[in-house]
Amino acid sequence: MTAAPPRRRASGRVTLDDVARAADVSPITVSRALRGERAVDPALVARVREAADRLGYVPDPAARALASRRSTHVAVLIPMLSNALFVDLIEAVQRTLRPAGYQALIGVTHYDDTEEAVLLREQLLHRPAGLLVTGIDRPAATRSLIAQAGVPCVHMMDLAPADAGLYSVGMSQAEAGAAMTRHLLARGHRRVAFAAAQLDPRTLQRLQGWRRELTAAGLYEPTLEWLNPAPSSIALGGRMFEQVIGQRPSIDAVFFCNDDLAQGALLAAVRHGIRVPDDIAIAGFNDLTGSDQMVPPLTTVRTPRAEVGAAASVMLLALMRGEHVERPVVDLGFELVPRGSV
Amino acid sequence: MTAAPPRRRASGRVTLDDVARAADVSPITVSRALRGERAVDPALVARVREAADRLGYVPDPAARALASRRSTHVAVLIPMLSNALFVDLIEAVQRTLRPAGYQALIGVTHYDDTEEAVLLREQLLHRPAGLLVTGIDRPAATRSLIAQAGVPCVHMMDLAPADAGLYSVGMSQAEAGAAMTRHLLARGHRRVAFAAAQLDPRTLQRLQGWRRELTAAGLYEPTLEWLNPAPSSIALGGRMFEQVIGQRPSIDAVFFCNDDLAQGALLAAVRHGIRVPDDIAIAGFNDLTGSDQMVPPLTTVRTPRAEVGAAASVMLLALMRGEHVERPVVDLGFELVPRGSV
DNA sequence: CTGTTAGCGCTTTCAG
DNA sequence: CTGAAAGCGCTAACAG
Repeated sequence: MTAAPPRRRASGRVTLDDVARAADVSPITVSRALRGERAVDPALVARVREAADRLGYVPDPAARALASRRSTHVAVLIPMLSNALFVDLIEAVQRTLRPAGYQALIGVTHYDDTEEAVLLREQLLHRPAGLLVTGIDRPAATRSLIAQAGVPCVHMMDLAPADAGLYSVGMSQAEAGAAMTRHLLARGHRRVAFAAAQLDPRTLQRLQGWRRELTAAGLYEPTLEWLNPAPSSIALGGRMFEQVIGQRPSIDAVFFCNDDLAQGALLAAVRHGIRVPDDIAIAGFNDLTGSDQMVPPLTTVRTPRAEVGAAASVMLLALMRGEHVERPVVDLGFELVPRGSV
Repeated sequence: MTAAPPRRRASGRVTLDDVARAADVSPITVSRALRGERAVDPALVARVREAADRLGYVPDPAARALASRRSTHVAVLIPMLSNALFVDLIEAVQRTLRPAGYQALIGVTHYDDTEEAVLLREQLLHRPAGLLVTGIDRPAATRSLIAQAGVPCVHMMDLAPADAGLYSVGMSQAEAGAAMTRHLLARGHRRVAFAAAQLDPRTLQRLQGWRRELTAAGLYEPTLEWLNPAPSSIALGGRMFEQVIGQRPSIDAVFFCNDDLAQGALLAAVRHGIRVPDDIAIAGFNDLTGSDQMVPPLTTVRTPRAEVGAAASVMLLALMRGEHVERPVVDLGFELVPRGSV
C-alpha cells in the first residue's frame, strides 16, 4: 500500500522552508534569524539573510498572524477624514508605522460613539498588533473593550490623567482654548464669543478653557456661547457668524473652535463688508490649510498633529515590542499663531 | 512508548470545529454553510447557523486567508489624502465595502509612480481580495504588476479605452476640461489661461480638453499655459494668480485645474482689490468644500467622486465574487456648476 | 449534497 | 544557541 500521491497546492511562493533548505539550517532558525528574536549565531544570521535575499523571500502575513495570533495591522480610529487635522495625523502615522512593517487600518467613526464601538469590534477580530485612537473620552463600554482586548493602545490628540494607566500623546485642549482667549483679551476685546460646531469632547474642552478665562476676567456671559452640534464646515461658519452679528451686535470677537468655521466667518465678513478685526475679531483653531491665505489672515492655534501622529506611533511601536514606556503621557503643546484677524 | 501528551494551545477562541461539534456536522460543512458556497441542505444550514450564533462564532481572517490564499482586504490606492476629492472617494469606498465584509487598506501614493509601485507590492503580499486604484495612466511595469497579481482591479476617476480589458469607473477628464473652456468662451472670455499644479495624468487630460477648445476657437497660445509641478494648494493658487496678472495683464480668465488653486486665486484677488469676474474670471475644478462660500462663489465642475467610489466598489465586489461584469467601463459624467466667478 | 484528508506558511512548545 | 514536532483555524482537493 503506497501512500496517496501528495496533492500539493503549490503556490509557487518562496517559503521559509525554501530559505531553510538554501541556508542549510532548520526553518525555525530562519524564522528566528529574520525576526531577530532570541539569540542566533551571527554567522548563521548572515547566511540566512543572504539566502532569503537571494531567493526573494517575503514572509506571509497571514501565516504569521495565524501562528503567532498577532497581525502586522494597527487599527487607527479617527473621527473624520474631511477635517484636515486628521489627514495630517494619518499621514504621520502611516509614515512612521509603514517602515516598521506595520499596516494602518483606518477606521472613520464620524464622531459617533456607537460607530466607534462597532469599528473597534470589527478591527479587533483582525487581531491588530496595536491600536491608535483619537481622544480619551468615550463610553465605559468602549473603554473596557479596549482594555480587555489585550492589545496595546495609544490615545492621540488629548492627554490622559496621569493615574489612568493610559498611554496618550497630545496636548491640553483646555489650555489651548484658554491661551487663545487670553490673547483675545490682551488685544483689548471684551465681549468674546465662543462659537463651536460638532461639540466633540476636545471642542468642549476648548470651551472650558475659554469659559475659565472669561470668568476670571469677569466677562463671562452664557449668551456668548454659540454651540451647534452640526458637523463643522466652512458654510456653517458663515451662517454662525451671520447669526452672531445679527443677534448680538455688541460682540467684538468670535473664537471659533475650528479653522473651517473661522474661514467661513471671514468669507462671510468679506461678503457683508464687515471689517476684520476692526469691526469684529475672528479667531480659529488648528491652523488648517488656507487659514494663512484668508483676508485678513486668520489668527489661530497651531496644533502639532503631525508630531502627535509620529510620537504616538513610536510609542505604540515600543509597546508592541513589549518594551516599557517611561512617559506614558506626552504633552506636545501648541502654538498661538497671531495673524491679522485679531 | 506512548505519544507525547497533546499540548494544546487552547486559545479560548470559538472555532469552526466547535461549531461543527455543536451542530453535529463536519467542519467543512460549517465552512460551506456559513459562506454560502456550494449547495448545502437548507436544514443543515439552519442548524449550523443556529449553533454558530449560539456559540458566538466569528471566523478568523488570518486562518481564512492562509487556507484560501485570499484575504478580506481590499487595497485602495489614492494619490493624496489632503485633496478633499479623495477623501470623498475613500468615504464612499469604505461605506460600500465594509457592509460586504471587506476592509479597505488605504495607500497614499503622493502622486509618485515609484511610491505607488512600492505600495502595490506591499499590499499584494497581504493577498488582497481586490484592488482599487486611481487613474489609468501608470508605468508599464506597474500595469503588469497589477495584471500579474491575479487580483481583480477597478480603476477610478478616469475611463479606460474600451479595448484595454480594464475595469474603470469615472468620467472623461478631457471632456470636463473642454466643457469648462466652452463655458468660459460662451461667457465672452477670449484670453483664457489654464493654470495647473501637480500635473498628474488627469490634470493633463483637462489641459488637453482646454487646448482643444481654444484651438478650435482660434484662440490658443502657448503663453496661456501656466504649469507648475508643485503640489496643489490654496497658497500656490494665490501665487500663480499673482504671476498671471503680473506677467500677462491681457488675460481675462483663468481656468485652474483644481478648486484649491482657484480658491487661492480668489483670495488673492480680494487682497489685491481685483474684481472677479469683471476684471478677470476665475474657474476651478472638482467643486471642493468652500468653493460655494468664496467671494464671489467659484464656478467649477462637479466631479462625481462619491458616486465613483461607490460604483467602483460595487463593480469590484462583483468581480471578487467571480461574476461577469457587463459594462467594464462606466462613465458617470460631470456637471458644470456656474457660479459668480465667471 | 457531505465528508475525509491534507495542507496553507509560519511560530510555539518542549528538548537538547 | 539550535532543532523537532505540533499545531494556529480554516479551506482546497478529491472522493463518495
